[in-house]
Amino acid sequence: MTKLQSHGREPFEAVDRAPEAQAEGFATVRQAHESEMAEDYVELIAELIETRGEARPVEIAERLGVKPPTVTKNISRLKAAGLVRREPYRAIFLTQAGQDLAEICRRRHRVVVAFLLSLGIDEETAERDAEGIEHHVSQTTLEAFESRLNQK
Amino acid sequence: MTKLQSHGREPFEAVDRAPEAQAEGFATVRQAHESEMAEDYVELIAELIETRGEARPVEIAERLGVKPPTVTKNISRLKAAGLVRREPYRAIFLTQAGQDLAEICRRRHRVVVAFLLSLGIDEETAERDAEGIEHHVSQTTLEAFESRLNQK
DNA sequence: TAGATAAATTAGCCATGTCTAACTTTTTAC
DNA sequence: GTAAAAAGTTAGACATGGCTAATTTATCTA
Repeated sequence: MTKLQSHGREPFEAVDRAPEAQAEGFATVRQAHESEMAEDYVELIAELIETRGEARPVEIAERLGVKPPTVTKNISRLKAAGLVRREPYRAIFLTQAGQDLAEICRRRHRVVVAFLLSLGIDEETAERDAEGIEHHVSQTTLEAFESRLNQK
Repeated sequence: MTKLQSHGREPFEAVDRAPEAQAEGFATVRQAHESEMAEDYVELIAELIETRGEARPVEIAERLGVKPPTVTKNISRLKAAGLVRREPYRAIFLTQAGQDLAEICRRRHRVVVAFLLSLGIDEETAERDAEGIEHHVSQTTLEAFESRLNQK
């Protein structure tokens, strides 16, 4: 395994932060979690519209690995949030706000994946990790990823 | 495959994956979310024991940016999960399992922070982003981070 | 076009993790 | 040693995002 194990000395220093700064960090993570659902959905909806011509709940459910009723419920949340437009039993469309959000998410996703690939990580792992990581990457970090990619 | 932005060209390719692989990725993210609470708590408890001699709910609440009742509830969940040992109104201790988990999490956290710092990201951002990212970094990716750090 | 199949929705359940308000226990300070 | 303050808990509410079972709507096909 790695030298991250329990023997040996610590390779990296622990940073100690002010309690408020730490609390703010955790708050940021909690906020990120709240937007994850929306981001994953609009990203996927945009992808489906592009590759399939339309986005249907059954397909969304399959891609996200959830059951159709979960999709129905979440889509109505997205509708309430003004991100999608849709009539019952019909395909799902993105509003302008939804398209804008999807755009941002897809770009961010690709940058994260490309960055991980540039570290020599295999495609499957890069995709899986990116799925989780992308929601927690600040603009600053995203730019750092990009500039490393560009300078290569 | 897809060109995404209205202006300019796309710097990175979109990877298209099998629906099942994609679903598995999202499932992995959901699972990670389920362990996040536990990881954040044991990590923080270990830190407090080390720097303060003991871990008290009031301090945990302050660091996490949540209210004391939330801590009480979550601590009893951790107790049920066998990660902490504790009597009501007393300080909190980690079981061996809790210590082991804390160890893994703290090391992972430090590697992620160090990695972000190595990209030129400022400390505050590195810490904040790491808080979210660390829970979604696979062993493979963690090793890639480390090897980049070591080769520098 | 009618019946069968597939897709979508509704209703109702559950766990997680947050909160406030009220209460209990412990600690501190006089 | 007791009263006040601080810490911790309990009770009960709420939003999120999963689920199953049952129903309704749409689509396909014979």
